[in-house]
Amino acid sequence: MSTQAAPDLSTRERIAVTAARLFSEHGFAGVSMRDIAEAVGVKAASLYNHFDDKESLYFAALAQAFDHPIRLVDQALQAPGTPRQRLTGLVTALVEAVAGDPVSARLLQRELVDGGPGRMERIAQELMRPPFDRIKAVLSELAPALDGGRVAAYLIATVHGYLSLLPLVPMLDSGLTTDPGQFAEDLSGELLAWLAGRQR
Amino acid sequence: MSTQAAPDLSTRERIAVTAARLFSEHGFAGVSMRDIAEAVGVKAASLYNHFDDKESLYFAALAQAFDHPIRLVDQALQAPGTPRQRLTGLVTALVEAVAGDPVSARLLQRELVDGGPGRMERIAQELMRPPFDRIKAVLSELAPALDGGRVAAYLIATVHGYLSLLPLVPMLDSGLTTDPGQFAEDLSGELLAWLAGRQR
DNA sequence: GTCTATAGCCGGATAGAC
DNA sequence: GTCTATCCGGCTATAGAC
Repeated sequence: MSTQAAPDLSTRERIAVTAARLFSEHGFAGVSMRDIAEAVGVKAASLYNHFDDKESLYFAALAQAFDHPIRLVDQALQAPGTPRQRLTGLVTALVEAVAGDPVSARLLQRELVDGGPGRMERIAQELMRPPFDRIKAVLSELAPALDGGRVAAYLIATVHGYLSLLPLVPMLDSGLTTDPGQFAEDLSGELLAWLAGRQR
Repeated sequence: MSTQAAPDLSTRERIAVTAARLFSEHGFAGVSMRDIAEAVGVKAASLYNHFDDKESLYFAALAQAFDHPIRLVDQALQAPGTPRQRLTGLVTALVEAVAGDPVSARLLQRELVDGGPGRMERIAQELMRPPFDRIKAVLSELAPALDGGRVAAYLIATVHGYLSLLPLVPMLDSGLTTDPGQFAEDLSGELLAWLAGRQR
């Protein structure tokens, strides 16, 4: 509970990073200002010198947490290669961005289920839309016969759904891998089969 | 907040139904015993005559909520028709079971993100596994060339992912429908394209 | 099996010294 | 900008009358 994310951050940043982790683990209602303060190593009252209230702190934590996975996907989108390589690279990056960053993944899961329309709108416009549009553009290029937005939506839905359901997978004898890297490979193959089936 | 689920249920059942709705809306930590009691129309202390503690009540609410969608899917699995019709019927039933029953859908979403391994195991074995195995069996029959478990897992992941992400869909210009019925049709078509791509 | 009353604890937020 | 001290309300759960 006392993991220092990095020693050279401002107190405000340390609070946001720590809060993101705690909120991802226990949800908004499950984390108290006292919990956050203790994990950061300050007193609860000091948090109010950096954030107006618990909700402001929560937003800052969200924005902080989503920054890294978005960068990861953007890098994959800019990588060169054959269309097949670029598609596989994108799928792999998406899977890794989610599977490799449980903090942001769980925050998104939680936000999807209990964020009000206002919070959802802000997250969509400020955080999700730019990377989504870039994914869309690249998929339109890689599969010109189909609608890039729909392909992107199916891809993201499948990745998100699989990783959300991951705790259930080993308990249900589905024959599906629990290894994200292997899943990325697997899904890339199925995606190509789908696109092939659509174009014949 | 005072919706009576049905007038002819035992007090215990009325508590479970009401609690399921509240937990689905606000999460375990976001619902107090007082909230549940008020919505049911009794005093908080009376809840303890029916359930040992808050967690026992929560489990009962889960089991109650999952009962209906599971029946719905089972009905679709038993329906006759051509393989294509049966596949479309299964996809439609799955989508409807989730989209048409927000209470159980949201409870599952919440449980996937903050249920510990113990709770997850119990849900998997007692509630999810029987219907999953039946879906698996039917898909093995409908697409004999592929592994039924894997097809089932991809199907469920996509349905679950799409419906989880539904709040984001209209905000992201994805070209994907927000109507669950149309999505079921759409997904059935894509599923057939996928299977076609895999078998050629 | 329901109620009133309450114990005992924890929640967010603030005041004011330093 | 951090601290100590505190307000005040909500939380789970129990005791005991009816």
